[in-house]
Amino acid sequence: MRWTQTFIPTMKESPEGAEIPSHKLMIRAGLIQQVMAGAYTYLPLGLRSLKKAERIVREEMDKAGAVELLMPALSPISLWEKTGRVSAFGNVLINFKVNRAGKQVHLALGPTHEEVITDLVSRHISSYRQMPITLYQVQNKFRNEERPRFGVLRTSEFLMKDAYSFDTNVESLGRSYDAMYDAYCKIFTRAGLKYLAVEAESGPIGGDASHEFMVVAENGEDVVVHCEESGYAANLERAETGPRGLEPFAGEPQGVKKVPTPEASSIEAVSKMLKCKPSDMIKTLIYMADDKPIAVLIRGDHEANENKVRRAVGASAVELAPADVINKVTGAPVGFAGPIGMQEEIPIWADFDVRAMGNMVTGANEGDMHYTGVNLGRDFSVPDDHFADLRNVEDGDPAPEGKGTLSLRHAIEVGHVFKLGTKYSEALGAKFLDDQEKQHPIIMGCYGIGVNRIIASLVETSHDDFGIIWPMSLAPYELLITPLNVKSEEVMKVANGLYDDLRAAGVEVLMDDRDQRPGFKFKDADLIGIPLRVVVGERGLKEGQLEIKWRTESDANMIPLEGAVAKLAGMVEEARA
RNA sequence: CGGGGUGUGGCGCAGCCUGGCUAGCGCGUCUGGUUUGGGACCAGAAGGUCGCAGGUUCGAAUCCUGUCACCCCGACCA
Repeated sequence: MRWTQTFIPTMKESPEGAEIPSHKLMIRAGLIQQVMAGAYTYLPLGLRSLKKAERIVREEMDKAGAVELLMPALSPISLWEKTGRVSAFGNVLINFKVNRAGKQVHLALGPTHEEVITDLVSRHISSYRQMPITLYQVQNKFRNEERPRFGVLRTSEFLMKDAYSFDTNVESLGRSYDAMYDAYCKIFTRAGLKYLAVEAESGPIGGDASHEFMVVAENGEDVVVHCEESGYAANLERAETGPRGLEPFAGEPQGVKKVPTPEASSIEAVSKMLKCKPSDMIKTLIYMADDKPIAVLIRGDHEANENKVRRAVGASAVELAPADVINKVTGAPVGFAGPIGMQEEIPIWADFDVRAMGNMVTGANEGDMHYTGVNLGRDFSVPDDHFADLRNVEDGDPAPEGKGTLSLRHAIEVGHVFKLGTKYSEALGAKFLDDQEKQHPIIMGCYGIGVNRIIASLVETSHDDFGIIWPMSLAPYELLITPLNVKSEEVMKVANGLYDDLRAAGVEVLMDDRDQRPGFKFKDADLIGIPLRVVVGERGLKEGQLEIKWRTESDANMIPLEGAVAKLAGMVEEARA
């Protein structure tokens, strides 16, 4: 493609709204243009990269045995009512009514496609002989995000590859899942992304049933927990700590004192008022565990993890208790709960760290009052088997498997694989007969990749002060020819020849044939980040030479014009990997 | 949904507090010329309902009210 014949609106400055590198660079390099919050046009250059990401995804899905189809974005709201996801999605589900032949039809724009595909499968698959099968599509999804942000990283319309597996038993699901997991690893590797496959919350199937594929990036919205030494990686919801090696409290125990703390209902306010450290305080959280109240004690500077609480308690659902329940159970308004002298006897659970605390500050179960000098065992007790890992991992915690320490990092979620089980097949009647003529719900898995995020996270993690640094696999063009002086007949003769011959050799070539000064073109070349740059200049031509430079390197090299096409095509070929 | 911020030619901004000449600057665009190895220079030109609506005033980009949009932090996120 010749630059003058396509549409690459590069910019020297980034627009006011853009803050993070990927957003700024994608706009400046002329990849995208915002239409509204959370909706972007892909300009020719951006579209080429997006298509390349799509192609990698398709190739690996096909290799893994998945079969492509295409479902519509539109679907009847009734399908979403059957699975209860109208309310589960709430405001996120974009839905509306249209008039058809005098009747109102209620439609939804698909935020994902479990309903539509399960409905499809329920109509055509009824025998164990038809499985396993994995179906996938690459299609636009719609989610009314409460707050779209970070350019193309979080949008209300986005391109997703979603795959769904259908199996007759859990072992077979495991194989389908592993095939997708492996395909994902290949996809992200080919895309040049440095990713982590992290354990995620597993849901109904339990066990090792969900992984998120995360690209570590400062501006990522998610937090992953990673241990370099052991390779352990999990998301914050899921991550566990190893044995914490806590020493029991060795200080001199003080007496319990009740002190007034007017209006101070937060850890921060109380610690300021009483001049104590948050790590000497106890957070007493009242949860509803399957509708029964329990108290959970967490060190003041830590954060409770509801999933861990749920697992420790053995409940199927856990949520923070509403204010009226807290009043009733503790006898105090929210913010003054403590383990000593609650109104009602309820089970008390505590995080491991509480064991090592002494002379603690806790709520006094009375408005505007706290206790100081509280000690475990003497003033309140927690049964041994009620101590557990109940909090979020903190940076520097010991890793599980007894080796190394955990660090927290921000990351961008680019993919998710998940063992669904029978939730949708049961709700939508997708059943099959086994070889014993017994009917069962089909066992499903779902596998998503945010295609736009492949591009955005690549740019986010692969750039320098001058612009984007594309890997060959995602670059909008593989090679850029920069004729320095388009008015020179000799230069253009060579440049045009190279252009034609390289294209004939199967290289994706962009030629900057604009009548601009060299410096101007070099800046744009760095900005759009084409991997290999070939400069055709009068100076080099005098020696029969061309200048070539990789975007990743700072120095250029001269190669003879003679045989340059074969050499360049070979270099590109090799870098495609 | 809570908190904060911003809307002024295509892009980046100044002017607003303290109302008053023809709304200004840089980049970009167009014309002519000189240039040509890291975002050139000179001369000239085009391009604006100052987000929108209402109000105050002799007079509003500027003050007031409402509204819309966008951005950031937080909450939410199958």
